[in-house]
Amino acid sequence: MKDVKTSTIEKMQSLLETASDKTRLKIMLALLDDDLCHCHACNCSSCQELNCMIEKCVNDIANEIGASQSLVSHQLKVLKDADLVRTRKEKTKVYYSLKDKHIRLLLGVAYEHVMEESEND
Amino acid sequence: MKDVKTSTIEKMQSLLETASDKTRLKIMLALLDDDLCHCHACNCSSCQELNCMIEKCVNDIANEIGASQSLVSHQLKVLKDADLVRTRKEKTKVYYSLKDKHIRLLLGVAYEHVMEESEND
DNA sequence: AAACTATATGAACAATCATTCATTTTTATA
DNA sequence: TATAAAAATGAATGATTGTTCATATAGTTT
Repeated sequence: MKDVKTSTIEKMQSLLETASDKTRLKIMLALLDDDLCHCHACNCSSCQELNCMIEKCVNDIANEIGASQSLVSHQLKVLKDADLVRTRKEKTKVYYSLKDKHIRLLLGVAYEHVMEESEND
Repeated sequence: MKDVKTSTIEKMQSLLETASDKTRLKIMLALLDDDLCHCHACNCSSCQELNCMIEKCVNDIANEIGASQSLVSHQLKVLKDADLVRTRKEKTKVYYSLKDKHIRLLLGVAYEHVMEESEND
């Protein structure tokens, strides 16, 4: 722990906290929208490039995860403020996508942990 | 999202939520206690084996992160219930360590994201 | 301009949860 | 058995936050 600055811990906490909400997690999974197994902790180039650039607008996300437009918009703002997603405007719609590979990796690692929960290390 | 079961999402959420608390994050970093850069998302065997089995008792963790014994004990229980740490009893002391490689990877990915926050994907 | 679509925002409420303080349990030792 | 050390527990509280409802803003089309 000695080499990790306080500000770094706070940023790590912010990242994990932002990712840990049920609605926000569903939103991010909707923006991944591919086999999560391809998002595991692997450095090979094909894995790095997979599932990268899927983007969806607010209403589509809301419909897909079965949540209200207001709730999704609120939580997308939280995700945006915490830098987990990026946006692209086109006419009246705003398209959201995951920010970068670390976010995909985070989801992939969490997914793998859950999937292999029964076995030990 | 279509292939991810509800129960899986709930478990992923539980994992992330448990990891996202400030005190619990400090505890886990204290149980990692090595260069976090070695914990990144790499599958090579040396990385897999690094930083694995450090264990510390409750009081030592409390002193290291500057928190009360009661608080650390409470939060260790949360970590234990969520299966993020394991325990080993020896005399009057209880030694805690991180559960498995996924937990280390999770911390590593979060750390890398924070470190490379300024650059884009 | 008016009507419509998509998104964002603000207030309010309910519920959750991290922390503290005091106490208890368990194990070891004098 | 009494004392000390280490960890766990329970109650209480203060603060945070996810969600809903209603409304506002911005851009588009007729």
